[in-house]
Parts: sequence; C-alpha cells; structure tokens
Amino acid sequence: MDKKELFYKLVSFTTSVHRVTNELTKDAKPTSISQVQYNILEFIAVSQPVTPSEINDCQNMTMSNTSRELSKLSEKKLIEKISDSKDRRKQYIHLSQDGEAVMKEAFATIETRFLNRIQNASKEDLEEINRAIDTLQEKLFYT
Amino acid sequence: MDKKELFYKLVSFTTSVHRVTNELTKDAKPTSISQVQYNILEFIAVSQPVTPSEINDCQNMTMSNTSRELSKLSEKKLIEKISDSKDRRKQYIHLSQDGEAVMKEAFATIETRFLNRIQNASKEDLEEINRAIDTLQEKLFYT
DNA sequence: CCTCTTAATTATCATTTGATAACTAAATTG
DNA sequence: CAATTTAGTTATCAAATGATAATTAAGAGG
Repeated sequence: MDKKELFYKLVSFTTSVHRVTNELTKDAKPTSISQVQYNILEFIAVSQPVTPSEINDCQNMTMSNTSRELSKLSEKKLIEKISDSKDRRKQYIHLSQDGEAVMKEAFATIETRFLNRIQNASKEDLEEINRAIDTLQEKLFYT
Repeated sequence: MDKKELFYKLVSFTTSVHRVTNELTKDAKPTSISQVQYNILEFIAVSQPVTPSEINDCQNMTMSNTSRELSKLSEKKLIEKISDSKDRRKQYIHLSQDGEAVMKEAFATIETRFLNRIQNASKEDLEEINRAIDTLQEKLFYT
C-alpha cells in the first residue's frame, strides 16, 4: 500500500464524509442557534461534561470566542456550567434539559435520514460498515 | 447489527473525522483566503471542473453567496471560469496555475501530518485502513 | 413566439465570526 | 510568599457570512 496513494484516498474520503454529514444535518438544527453554536452543542452532547478549554481545542477556536459562544448558549438556556470543587478555575459544561431536548430532536432528524441512506444495505453490509468504522476510528481517526 | 447503535457509532465517528481533519488542515491554508474559500478551493481541486451550482449543493450555500466567493477567488487569480459552449448559462470552474500551486502546498502540509499520524502503522494496518475506506465510501458515504 | 425554468450575478443589510488586548481569579512553583 | 502559569471573561473592531431580493441571460416546452 503506497502511503501517497492512501493520502489521496483519505482526502476524497473526508470530502465525502463532510458532504454526507452536511446532507444529513442540513436544517436539523433550530434556526435560533448558529452553525458554530450547533457544533459546540453537538460536541457537548457526545462528550459531556466538558470544559471550555476542551471545546476550543476540538473546535479550533480561541478561548475568548469559545467563552462568548458558551455565554450565548447559556443565555438561551441550552447548557449549564458547574465549577469544579477542587480546582475552582475549571468549569464543567453539560446540556440543560432544554439542550437535551434540542439535541434529541436534531439527532432524530439525522437518524431518519441515516436510516434512509442505509435502507438497502444487507445485514452483511451493516456488519462490514460497523467493522470498517471500528478500524478507522482505531487506526486513523484516533485522538 | 442494531441500526440505532450503528447510528450512534456514526455520530461519534464523524465527530472524530472532523476533529482530525481540523488538526491536519490547521493553518495549512494561506492566510489570504478564508476558511469557506479554502473549502471551495479544496472541492474544486478534487472535483474539477465543477459548476457553481455543484459547489453550492456540496457546500450547502446559496447561489448568491457562492457566486460572491467565486468572484473573490477569481480576483485572487486562484480559479478560472469557462462557459459551456452548448449551454451558455453554465460555467466550468477549475484551478488556475496559482490555485494549483496553493493547493499543492496545502496538500503537502496536510500529507506530512498524515504520514506522521500513521507512522506506527504496519503494512497490514495500512491495508486494513485502505479496505475500510473503500467499504465506507461505497456503502455509507456514497453520493 | 410567449411563458416558464434554470444558471448565475449583483447589491444590500444584519449577524456571526475571528482576532486581539486587557483583565480577574485561582492554582502552582521555586 | 512572590512570581508565574492556567482557566476563563469581557470588550472591541474589522472581516466574513447568511439571507433576501431584484436582475440578466439563456434554454426548454407548448
């Protein structure tokens, strides 16, 4: 396996992933929040509780901007902050009840579209997809 | 394979893909173009020639905004437009020489980081990654 | 021809975002 | 305990983006 060839394959693969993700998540978020805010919410949903520092590492933002967006999400009652009892500089952020509801609805929309996308896949196909995701997650997209 | 379970796996997988893509492409683009412009350039690079309509379908933009961004890229001499000889409403966009150079450099940076990421992978691992990408591209992230 | 549709452009405006700097408060370190 | 580092906030400004509407020009269909 030529590594250069694999690299080009990866580029077009990630392009496809982005395109399909776009398609699945299109209009799934409520209009009251921006795309950046939705990305943050989604990250919190799958990784909660998280600290503001972890958010800006993953979302590639600066602390000040992360802080601002978190304030907005907080004003909209979608997240809650709890200070660490040991290190009081730290904060743990998690979804509020409203936030959970918003994400539940968004995920439901996305899931429907996903099911539609794989409706023709056989049992064997699904097994294969499952294993392929495991492989890539472990060997290529690890963190 | 439970489809619901597979869905949750997909969500965290795409999150990982986005995170790693961020990491690999961070600061790979010249500062003279915005993130959106870079995304468009990358799409053109891997799919050229493309029409403005195809770009806004894939990038999830409106035609007017796509048109504006393409004008900017054109002003910066990174892309060129050619009208279709049959249907003169259509345009085919491809990278200019400067555009090719910009993308070549960006891809070089990204490739170096990619090689670094897989440096400990064995020959068998690479084969497995290769097959996994093929599987997902064909059965899940098809267009 | 006339109408409708498609492809793309231009202009405008409110919002969002990115970048920077100055700041607070709580650890940590020597 | 003084100096430094870490975590996060607030304010501000320019630039990028999203949304909308009005417009041009060319095909397509009756």
